[in-house]
Amino acid sequence: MIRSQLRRQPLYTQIKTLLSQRIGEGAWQPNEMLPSEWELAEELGVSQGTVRKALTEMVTEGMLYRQQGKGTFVADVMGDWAGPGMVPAGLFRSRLELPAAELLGCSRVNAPDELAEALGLKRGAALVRVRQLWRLQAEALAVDDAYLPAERIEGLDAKLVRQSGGSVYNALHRHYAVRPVLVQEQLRAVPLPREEGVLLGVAEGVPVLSITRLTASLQGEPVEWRQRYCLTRTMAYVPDHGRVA
Amino acid sequence: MIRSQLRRQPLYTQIKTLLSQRIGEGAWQPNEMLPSEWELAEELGVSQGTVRKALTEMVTEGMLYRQQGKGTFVADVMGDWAGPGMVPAGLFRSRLELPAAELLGCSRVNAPDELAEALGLKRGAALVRVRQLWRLQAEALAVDDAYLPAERIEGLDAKLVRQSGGSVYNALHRHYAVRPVLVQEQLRAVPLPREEGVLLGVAEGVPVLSITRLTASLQGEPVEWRQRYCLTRTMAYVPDHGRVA
DNA sequence: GAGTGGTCTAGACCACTTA
DNA sequence: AAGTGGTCTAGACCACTCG
Repeated sequence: MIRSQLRRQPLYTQIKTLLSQRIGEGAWQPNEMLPSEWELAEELGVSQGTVRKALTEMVTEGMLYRQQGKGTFVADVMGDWAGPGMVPAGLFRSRLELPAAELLGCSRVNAPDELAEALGLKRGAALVRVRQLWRLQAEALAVDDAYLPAERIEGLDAKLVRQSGGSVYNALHRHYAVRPVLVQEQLRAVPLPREEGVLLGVAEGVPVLSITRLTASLQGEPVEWRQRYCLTRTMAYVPDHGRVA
Repeated sequence: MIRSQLRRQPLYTQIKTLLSQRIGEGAWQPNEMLPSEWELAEELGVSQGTVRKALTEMVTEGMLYRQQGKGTFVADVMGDWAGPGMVPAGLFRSRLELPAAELLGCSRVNAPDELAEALGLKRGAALVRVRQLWRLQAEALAVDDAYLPAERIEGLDAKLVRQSGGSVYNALHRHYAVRPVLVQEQLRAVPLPREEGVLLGVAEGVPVLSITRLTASLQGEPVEWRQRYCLTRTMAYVPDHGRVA
């Protein structure tokens, strides 16, 4: 398959695609070691340098990681928080902290128009809603609502998410062979809605960070729309700015 | 200089450092073409492949850009907006829009403690404050206050910023040989302060996105602390999430 | 056609990990 | 010592741009 006569794509791109597919199919689990660069080169009939270029790009994309002297490994699925984390407001050189998730529950809802549109579904399609509460050192920090097309993830419920360590993305990977990738995140400042105020133990209407996220499969098919309300009274959200010093 | 006997750094890393320095010194202006990979290889006494690896990394870091068949060029200095842009709230596949800056004025202030700390200055050090208003299709969207150490940028004033197209970063580059790089951006949701409310023509207290940014020189020396208040009633802020689909 | 970046190969040697 | 990733070289050929 590699080495097609009329190749439009460079070899290393084809290799990336092939390996991504295999990983998506579960050929190697997260943190499992890939064959060595030389083995892959031989199997695919290309030089080691070409395999290396493909792997290097997949490493920078976060799909793989390398350990010198040991091997190349499949990276963990993206965490549900999906960002680098939070930092004490105003302190630029301090350590990033990742909040911990608590599963509040799962329910079935019908897709509002805006959501159906974003997920590429029919109006009113059935969705599963997963609600999570995020805490930073016991203090409530944020609430998430993740919406997933029910058709695509038949059987996803609270029990299944709990089995996956409370992570929706982990459940998607382990039970539905979907490795979610981030399509886009949108940030706004909005007044905290009543319902989320109750969950966070904070007065309705205070300014909160609204983070809306669309997630897709490796094949580009939308798999999740997520809405987060994040308190930023003492901690600030740090976006993952490509390269930072 | 390259090819030091006791080299701790790989050659391509040394080449990156060397070229960054030269660019910082203004050896090539933005959008000016570098010598070809072969010329650089000969000058530095390394192979073309090694030069290529150095250039490739500098391209992914945004310092250079390439055009096939033409050459490798120095990238423009980062724009004052510094992010990818804004997008209509809820629409994930729409075009990113960049607001335009309007210079409101320059003034001298003494550094509050928090700011002196972040910039690595003494308490109460003299700062230049540059205030900008951002518009998207004539509508006011955000206000910025950029604070720079007065000592390091003697003579920076409104006239000089205007000469640089209203861009602080452009002025830093053209008049003080500083190519600013982003250290970190912190996001919060806060009530719009009175003063900024007047500038934006919006009621005090509405939730706005607070974006605080620290910028440094290529050598890692802090050069700017910036505070932005951004309205997100209809448009959402899109962070530059490393790799996105 | 000359010059540039883009891909690919084959081979060498180094640095690190593990047994 | 064997196996892995990490660096570097020399050379080939392709794809694109421009005069």
